[in-house]
Amino acid sequence: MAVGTRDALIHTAENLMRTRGYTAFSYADLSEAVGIRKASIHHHFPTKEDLGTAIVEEYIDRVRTEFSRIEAQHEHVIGRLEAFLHIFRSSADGGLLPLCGALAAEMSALPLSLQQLTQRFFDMQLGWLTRTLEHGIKRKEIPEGSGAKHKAFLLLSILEGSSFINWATKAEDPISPSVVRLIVEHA
Amino acid sequence: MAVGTRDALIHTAENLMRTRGYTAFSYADLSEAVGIRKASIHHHFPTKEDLGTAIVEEYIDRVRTEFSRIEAQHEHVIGRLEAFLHIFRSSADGGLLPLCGALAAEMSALPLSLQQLTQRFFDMQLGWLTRTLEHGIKRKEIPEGSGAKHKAFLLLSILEGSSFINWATKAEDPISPSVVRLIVEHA
DNA sequence: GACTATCTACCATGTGGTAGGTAGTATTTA
DNA sequence: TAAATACTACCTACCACATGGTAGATAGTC
Repeated sequence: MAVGTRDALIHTAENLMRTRGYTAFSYADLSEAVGIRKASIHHHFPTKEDLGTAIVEEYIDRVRTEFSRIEAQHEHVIGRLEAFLHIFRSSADGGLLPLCGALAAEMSALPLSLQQLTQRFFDMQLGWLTRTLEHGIKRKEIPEGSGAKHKAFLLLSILEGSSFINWATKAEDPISPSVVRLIVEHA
Repeated sequence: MAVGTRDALIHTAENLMRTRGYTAFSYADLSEAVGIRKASIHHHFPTKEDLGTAIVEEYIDRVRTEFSRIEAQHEHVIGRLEAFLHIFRSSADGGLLPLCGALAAEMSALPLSLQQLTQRFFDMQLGWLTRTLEHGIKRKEIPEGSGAKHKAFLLLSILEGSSFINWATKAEDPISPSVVRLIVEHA
């Protein structure tokens, strides 16, 4: 199946990236995991960089879609942020690191295009969080406090950081909605 | 210089690990950076795993020493935690990731001994934070709130997460003491 | 004479990537 | 409609190079 193989490659490679990292997974690993020969992977993704960028681009698209969905389904800031928390958490559920976090860790060993995508990904998430918080501040749903941008930074920090700690210590200590509320209302 | 070389190797390799990751730096890179032949590195650290564990062990020692110093110099919880914040921040100042975070990212591609050290490192930091907070709760310096363990988890999450975000977005948005106080007093 | 720190010269293996072939499926053309 | 053509997805068999690691020599130091 044509499209199926490509999807399987992206999906499997994404998992590898989010457990081992970009450098530490090879076409050989991927070949074995998907059940296709190494050379056939090159047919779909001529270089590893192509594969890497495809993974991140697809992921960014997915997140963008989620953002739209959240905005459509939730009117209030807190609801939107809790929905974001939810998708962030469930994405890490299968014992996976956040994709952008995993990439960030080996940033300066990545090809330029992937470095740029990683940065773009972070900027996009921070941007959405900031805009969402600003919206809430303007509507007086939440206090301004230290500002939308700073709150966004804190929220994403907690989510990324907790993922890493849980992953490394094999704990399951998800961030709760009350933490989100603490930051949003008191930071 | 005998001891100097070993130290230079550990120091340079630590920097490489905290920018590229363990897998993505090679003995060749290290050789070039230190100005010594590849084979000579093997004289000091027979295997890469030896080098990796030496780096982490030395780092853990350093942190342990810092913890003692903090306890000696600061009587109150808030002071101790702010001192911790300070060393964490200054360690990330030169555009470096937290060592344990960088390792965590490629955890399942690491040799077992390094996986265990990484986990031990996190446990140690969480342990110290938890004990410090418990101490403060017993002395009524801070409220119990969601508990010492949970506060410790949040604090370390914020520190780790913010390091990654700053590193990836090339921003300089350090966590302020007021954030520590927010968590400690209101979480 | 043993030990330490370094070197040159290797080696086996794994890496991303290429060349070229085969079978099946569309697409064009006589 | 039938034959020729092109395209897709996969394959086997390579290649150059980088990887971590070893053998063995040399020179200086305890």
